[in-house]
Amino acid sequence: MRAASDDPSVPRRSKTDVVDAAMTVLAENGLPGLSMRRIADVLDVQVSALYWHFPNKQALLAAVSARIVGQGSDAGEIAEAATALRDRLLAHRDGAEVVSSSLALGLLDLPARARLVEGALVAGLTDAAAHVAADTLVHYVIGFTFHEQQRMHAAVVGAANAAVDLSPERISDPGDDFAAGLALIVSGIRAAARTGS
Amino acid sequence: MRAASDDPSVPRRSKTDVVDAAMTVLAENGLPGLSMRRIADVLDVQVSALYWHFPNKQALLAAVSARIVGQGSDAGEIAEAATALRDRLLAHRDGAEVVSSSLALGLLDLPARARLVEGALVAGLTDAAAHVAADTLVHYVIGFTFHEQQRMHAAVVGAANAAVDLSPERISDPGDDFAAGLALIVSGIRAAARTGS
DNA sequence: ACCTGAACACCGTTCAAGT
DNA sequence: ACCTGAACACCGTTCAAGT
Repeated sequence: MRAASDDPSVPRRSKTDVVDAAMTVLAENGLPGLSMRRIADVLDVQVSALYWHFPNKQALLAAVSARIVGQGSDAGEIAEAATALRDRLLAHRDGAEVVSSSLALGLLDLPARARLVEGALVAGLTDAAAHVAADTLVHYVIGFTFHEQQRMHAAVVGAANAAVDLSPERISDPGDDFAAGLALIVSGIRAAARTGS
Repeated sequence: MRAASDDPSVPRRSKTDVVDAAMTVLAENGLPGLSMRRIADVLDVQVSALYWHFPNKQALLAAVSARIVGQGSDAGEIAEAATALRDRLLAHRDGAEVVSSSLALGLLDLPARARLVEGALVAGLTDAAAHVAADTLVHYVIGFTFHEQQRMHAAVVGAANAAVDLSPERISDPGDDFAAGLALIVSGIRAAARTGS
């Protein structure tokens, strides 16, 4: 008679468990601290064990990225979809940077992109133009949020300089700035729809 | 009587020399291969010598980034300034990624940004809107080019998969796609100018 | 002023071997 | 199927010491 934890026929750790552990390490240490060894430590396992579940770190990061961006929700307006993506990135430490690299390496499917394409089509763009519009929005959302999250971290580390940077005259809500840039692109999309290209 | 190279009163290596060496390593090995040790090797120097010239790697990367983006050239149209920035990033291996991180860390002044703000003001935007427009364009240019450069590298490594990805029906010139996205944002800026906000 | 030499505390990845 | 233990070839950074 042996406990389930001793039974060799039962899986010990799944891919999901590994990603769970990675999310924990990411939340606590950020992307620079997200090492294979730290993930292994959380799982109480040797580093090499991780390589049974994932071929390399990039593949694991792609799974983490997929967790961050979630599944696609229902269709909606363009601005809504872009804002929803931004919120998911903001919800995880260094979320934008993690997603950015997985996306650039072609290792991540971004559900939000499909929603953006759909929204652009509804707005009246051609197929080709809708894809261009979606990519433009994706680059903007990720670029803006990446920049914002890096500055948040820098503000924590260099708290001394923060007082200088945050001179009251220059203060501006990043959320407002994000919305303003987004509005700029959306109005460009509407203009393109009118032109009929 | 001793040679100049033996004279301790003459500087041996300057910050410029270190950045030169870093540019060489970047060109040959890309950002992942841009290590302090490799830079030191090019200079025929110990790694620790680099820390007399720069306090850390990030500061060195900021100097490399400044070299990549160059000094600001004369004013011009918005689309020209954005395209000029993109060309500078494309001219160096992993240029967009290097610049992106320096910029996010607040370690780099982007001369192109001033030109973009100027162009937006000329187009008729308010001061605040011009800054938003410039940042939106910067995020787009860097995001697009980063994505493009990563895929170029991936295409070299995974040359086998490249044949699959490049199915003739889906082929599209990245330069054309860049211009199309840029036009979208520029037309959004023109629309904002008309609205008078 | 500019650099050496050595060390410290890490990395990602591989691989034979165990159960 | 899932993991251990040990090794390999690297990292960035620090610091006393040299010239």
